[in-house]
Amino acid sequence: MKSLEKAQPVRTLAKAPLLRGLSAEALEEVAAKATEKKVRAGGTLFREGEPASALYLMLEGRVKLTQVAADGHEVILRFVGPGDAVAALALFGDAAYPVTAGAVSDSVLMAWHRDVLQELFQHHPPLAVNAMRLLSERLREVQERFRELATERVAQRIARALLRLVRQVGRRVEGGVLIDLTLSRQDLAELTGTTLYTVSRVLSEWEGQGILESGRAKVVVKRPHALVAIAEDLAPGTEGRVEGRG
Amino acid sequence: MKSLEKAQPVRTLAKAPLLRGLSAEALEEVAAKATEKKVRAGGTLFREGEPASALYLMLEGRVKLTQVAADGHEVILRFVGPGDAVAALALFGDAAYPVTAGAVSDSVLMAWHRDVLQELFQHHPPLAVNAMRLLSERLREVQERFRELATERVAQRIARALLRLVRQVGRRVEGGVLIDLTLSRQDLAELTGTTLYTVSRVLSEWEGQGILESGRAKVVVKRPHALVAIAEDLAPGTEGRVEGRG
DNA sequence: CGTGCCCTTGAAGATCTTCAAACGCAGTGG
DNA sequence: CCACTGCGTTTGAAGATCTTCAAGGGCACG
Repeated sequence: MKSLEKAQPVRTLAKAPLLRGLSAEALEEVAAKATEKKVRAGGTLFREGEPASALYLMLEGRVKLTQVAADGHEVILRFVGPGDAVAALALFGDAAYPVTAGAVSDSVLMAWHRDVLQELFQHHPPLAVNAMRLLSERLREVQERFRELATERVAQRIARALLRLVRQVGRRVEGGVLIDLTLSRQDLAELTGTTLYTVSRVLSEWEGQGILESGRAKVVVKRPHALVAIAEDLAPGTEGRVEGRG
Repeated sequence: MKSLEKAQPVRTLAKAPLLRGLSAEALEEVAAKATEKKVRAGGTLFREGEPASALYLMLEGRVKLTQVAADGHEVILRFVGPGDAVAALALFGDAAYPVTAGAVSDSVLMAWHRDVLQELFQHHPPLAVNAMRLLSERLREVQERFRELATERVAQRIARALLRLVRQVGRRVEGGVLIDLTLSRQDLAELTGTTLYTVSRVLSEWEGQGILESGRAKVVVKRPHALVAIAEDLAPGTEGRVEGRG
């Protein structure tokens, strides 16, 4: 059924950013020390606040990293797919997971427990460097989104979120690029810090302008360039917006 | 004059989180390979977009990390003080600084250039672990603030920002805790994703309620507990707010 | 004593949320 | 085969929240 969810598995471990640059033997050792973990769609890998016991590397499927506010409001920090690492902070004994990781589709992951992990990091310095690079990339991305949330309005943020998803999980289909995961209005709202109602209105308008097509938890971007224009707050190609900010 | 700006210098390098756990000799080697850098208040350490050439460790002073949006809107990501490291991503050749680092007060820093840095990381594994821990702490904090920005309203966010600053640079004074840096309404607005006008109104109200005292670029928190109540969206101690959200 | 910077406050209005109601497709069961 | 039901979506209307603009006040420093 849900062919949307079929993300390509990682064929060669060596391609995962976390493991890049490791020698063949090192790769083998690292792989040997991992355990495999499977999570069904809807299941949870770990929850915010739990002690961080393992680092994961995704092989198949899709996982969503979220935080929940005291009042129940949920925020999506990131989607993670094959090749991506999750929970780099598992290295540090005292830490708790800062997010909840829930499987959006049936997922398969490699897992390294903390003790194993520390040993591996000792023996394979490139691993540490890779992990640091991943961490700093994440940091950069979150900082960027923080700035966006602080300075931009909803339509811009939604445009940016869609563009990111296109880059991350876009799949060419006739007439545009399909965002290749189940993505409800609510999901988009939680990605951009708004409500599902506002997302719905904005998408409706864009659909009217021929920028995209959207259905039940599905989005196909037909004119990415138009989204870029909106994200960058340029004069829109068609017309659409009323006026700049005074 | 500006006694506000006098943050205590780091006496012992070993206390800096970045260098913790290094042996005495290692410390000495690491210190020997650093160069000293001074920046006057108002000066710039590095700018967003420049190639990241060095990692810094602050000894004295205070530095502000900011991002600027295309339309000129500025966002403050973090204040950095003695003992804190800046620009951990300098390790990676290709990277550009994701933020601008401006000195808020006269500052003194140790600097390690990229090549030296990579060598040091090779020879002193604890350094890499420390750096990773720092990165993951930053990540956690930014994610937290992201969630706040996405789910909370302005007053809550300002309360949280003040509480963080109290923890970070609070100094007991008679009648409360002084936030020990030059902090204008504009600064607070850039920390919380709002405008200086809104900050002014909120602070005025809190001042009226006896929660804090504020003057020209200065804030003294008199009743931190009240701020906590506001940050957590509890019923305020005095009265103040109209009603919860729907 | 002036000048600059920061702060305050009012008023108007834009933007976004909230609530309510209804639509429509997908999968289910009769 | 059709109706039913659930869930995601749409849309209107009302209103809260926050921004924007404008004007003025006041403290610090030269």
